[in-house]
Amino acid sequence: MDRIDRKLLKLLQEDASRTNADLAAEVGLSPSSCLRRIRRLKSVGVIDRVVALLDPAKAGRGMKAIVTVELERHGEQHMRRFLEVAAMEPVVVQAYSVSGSTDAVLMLRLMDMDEFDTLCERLFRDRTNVARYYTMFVIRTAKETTAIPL
Amino acid sequence: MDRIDRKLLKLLQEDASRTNADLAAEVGLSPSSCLRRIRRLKSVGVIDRVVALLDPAKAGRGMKAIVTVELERHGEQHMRRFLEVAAMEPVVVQAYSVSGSTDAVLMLRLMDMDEFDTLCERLFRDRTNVARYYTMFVIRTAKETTAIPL
DNA sequence: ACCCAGTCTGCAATTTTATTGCACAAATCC
DNA sequence: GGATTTGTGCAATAAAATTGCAGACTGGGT
Repeated sequence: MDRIDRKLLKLLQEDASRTNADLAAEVGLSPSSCLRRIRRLKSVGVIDRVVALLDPAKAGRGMKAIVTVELERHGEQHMRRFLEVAAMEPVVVQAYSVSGSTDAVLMLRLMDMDEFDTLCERLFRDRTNVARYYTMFVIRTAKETTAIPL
Repeated sequence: MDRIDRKLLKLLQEDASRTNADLAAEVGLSPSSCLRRIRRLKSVGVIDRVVALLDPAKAGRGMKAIVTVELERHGEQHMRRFLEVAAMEPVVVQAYSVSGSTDAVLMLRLMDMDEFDTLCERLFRDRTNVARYYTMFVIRTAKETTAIPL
């Protein structure tokens, strides 16, 4: 993990569609060496995978919400069960158990309020072990990156 | 935007490193047609970009935190300024202004507590217009996807 | 300082993949 | 129902990734 590896990771986190020759030139390496480094980074798992990122609005999911959840009965078992159920929902794109007074945090990618309503119905209705939940709708996205700083 | 486009988007959101011929076979199209569809999806911006996703732990950023922020003085101008400053920080990977009693939410990718401490020092110290902030450290990640449901 | 083993590098040949032109089929619009 | 637009498959071409190999670099032991 030297300077060149970090530079490659930085470049690939921004744009993984560039050609190997292109990347090689930018980091000052031959295409073959560059390729071998990238392959190594993949094989050791530093690079987990490469994916296409969609424009949420153009994909019809412009609405985003952050929901904090407080459970009725606490404990590892109950927490696990809730997160399992939440993770099943396609509109739940992130699901965490967290420290502090709230137990879990969910990130939602929604089409409209209707979708939010039906989701709440499913996840937070009676007999669902949710004591209370608090929804914050995203007004403006100032930053949203998948890149991990190196 | 028909059934095939959606299937392609779904596949590319999971793994954008597959070959075109491979994708074409899976959606039942010839490689050339498949390629043209993907190119169209990129040109209209539905596909925003393709990126490499790193393993946070292996990249040395296993710690994640969610911070809700309440500003001292509210209003568009102050909110914009705060988000601008927050977005500059590399460890801030998501920054939103939100509805509800809190004004902003930040997602942090951290190496350790020290990094958290110095960030708070910079973002939340006196004269920074932050009335109070509440930090939730992520204990367990049940789901974390970049894929937008279609 | 020297040598050795292990690792990394660049070059060039090879294989794989993406890309394009073209003729034809399907859907769409009057 | 005919014309126009849009989408499709095939085959040729261009571009890119991948591999073998010989040499350069690196670090540890003496």
